[in-house]
Amino acid sequence: MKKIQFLSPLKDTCHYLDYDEILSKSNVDFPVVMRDDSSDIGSDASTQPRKKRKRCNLCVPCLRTENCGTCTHCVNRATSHQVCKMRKCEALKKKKKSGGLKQCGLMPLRSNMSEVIQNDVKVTFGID
DNA sequence: AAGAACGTTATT
DNA sequence: AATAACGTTCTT
Ligand SMILES: [Zn+2]
Ligand SMILES: [Zn+2]
Repeated sequence: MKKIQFLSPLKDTCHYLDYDEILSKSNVDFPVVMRDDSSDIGSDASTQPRKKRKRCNLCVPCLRTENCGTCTHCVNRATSHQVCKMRKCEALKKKKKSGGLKQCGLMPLRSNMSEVIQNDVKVTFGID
């Protein structure tokens, strides 16, 4: 059974998660991979159905479980149609990559999550 | 440019 | 059908 270890930014404790479990909880793959899909068949933006990105489920805001209740999005939920500002996924805050290279891998979402230990080999990924 | 409103897609 | 919330447009 393949496992990976990471430090939760919300708790100071170390968690072991099954590789498949973290994949199922996340909307990204592992490890970080960039590829250019602009020449894939059916990748023409005009004919493609509008794709809605999903939150990553791994960043600090995604890990929160409670609405703050005081931000403008919470207060004006009916008109805002937006998730609580404290719960907004870090990945979705960045504007969607439009064409060319796009990330299809698990990103290190916080500095203390950027070190991943797999098979006793510590791997540190580049970006925060 | 930033925030609000809106239209719409995705989930249950 | 009801709810959640992304992406676009409008407003400031
Ligand atoms: Zn809030
Ligand atoms: Zn996230």
